Amino acid sequence: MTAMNDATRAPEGAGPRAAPPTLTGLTTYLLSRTGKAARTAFAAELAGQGMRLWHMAVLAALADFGPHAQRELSVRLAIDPSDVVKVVDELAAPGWVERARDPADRRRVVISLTQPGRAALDGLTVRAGEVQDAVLAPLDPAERRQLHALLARVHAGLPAGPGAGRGRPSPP
Amino acid sequence: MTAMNDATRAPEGAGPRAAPPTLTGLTTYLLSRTGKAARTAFAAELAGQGMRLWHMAVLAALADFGPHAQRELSVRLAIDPSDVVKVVDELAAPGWVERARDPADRRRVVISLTQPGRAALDGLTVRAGEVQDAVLAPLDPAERRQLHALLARVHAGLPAGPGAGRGRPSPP
DNA sequence: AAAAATGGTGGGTGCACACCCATCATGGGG
DNA sequence: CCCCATGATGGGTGTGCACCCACCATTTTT
Repeated sequence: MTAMNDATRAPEGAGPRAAPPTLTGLTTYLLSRTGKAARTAFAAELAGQGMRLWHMAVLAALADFGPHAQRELSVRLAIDPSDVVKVVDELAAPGWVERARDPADRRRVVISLTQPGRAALDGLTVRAGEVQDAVLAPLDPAERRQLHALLARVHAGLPAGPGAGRGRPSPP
Repeated sequence: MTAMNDATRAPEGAGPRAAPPTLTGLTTYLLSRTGKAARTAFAAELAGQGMRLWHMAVLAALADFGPHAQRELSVRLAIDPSDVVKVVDELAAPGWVERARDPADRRRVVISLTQPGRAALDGLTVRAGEVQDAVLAPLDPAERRQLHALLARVHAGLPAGPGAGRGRPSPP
């Protein structure tokens, strides 16, 4: 990887727009780039409706698994409990989810999806499909399925949610 | 996608840790998640050495295509010119790149990779490989090649670099 | 020679994300 | 009945990223 520069050098007056092979040779780089593109494109879609990615995640969790206490949402989505509150706040404002104190344990607040919320989620899913179509444009349906299957395996192998993430640079 | 919740509902007392199928059914979601995982894992690696992702990108561009004027780096990597300055600043500090005014056009500052810089890049590439191994652990070599090929096609089809990204809400 | 264009630099902004802590209500055990 | 654990909430913090603008040096154009 250290001996390709002299030959590969681009004509300097032209349009040097290609990404460095050292990077594009890394699957993680491609993953990161395409992932970011997908994420960003869809986030823009959501932003048009005043939402962010977590909003859809919460709606999806409620739709797929039924009502959750906020704590459960926090665990399932690997999101900070305190952030769940804010997201739920914003979902409750347009009436997409409902808060109800659990009568059995009045500390718990059970969140459930409303009809409008389900409709909103369906709309978002459609939008997501459109974005996906745009991103995966170079692939035919079979290849898309293949990609999906591979990614699903990789995704299943990931340690924790996003929590495993941030750099925590200096552990003194 | 609206009729799977009643049956799929998880036992509420158990450990509700699975991600919502509505999300995992979206390739873009998997892409975003796995991409973020890869990105984050590697960023943590880099952070351990006081670097961020752009630093490696610049090193890679220099290694693959030879010296660049900062403007050229900016175009190639689709990064803001003003940010190139800062990244190059930080790469020049440890002596990994060198600034030299172009004698033909004394406005231009030509950045070139030094020997230590190349060594540093090689080290980073190894680290990246390790991270990649961890992320792609569930896949065998053939599958990894397949994934790489698919992602390369998707990546090639992306509009611009990261610039196409952020919410640019109002383009008046 | 003055004016416009180009390249580089520094400073500062806004946003999304992840994270942490103090506070309050409730539930349950000593 | 008091104390502690749990759940929810609000407020605030730090970081990385992308972006923008104002300024200076130099080149190119007029």
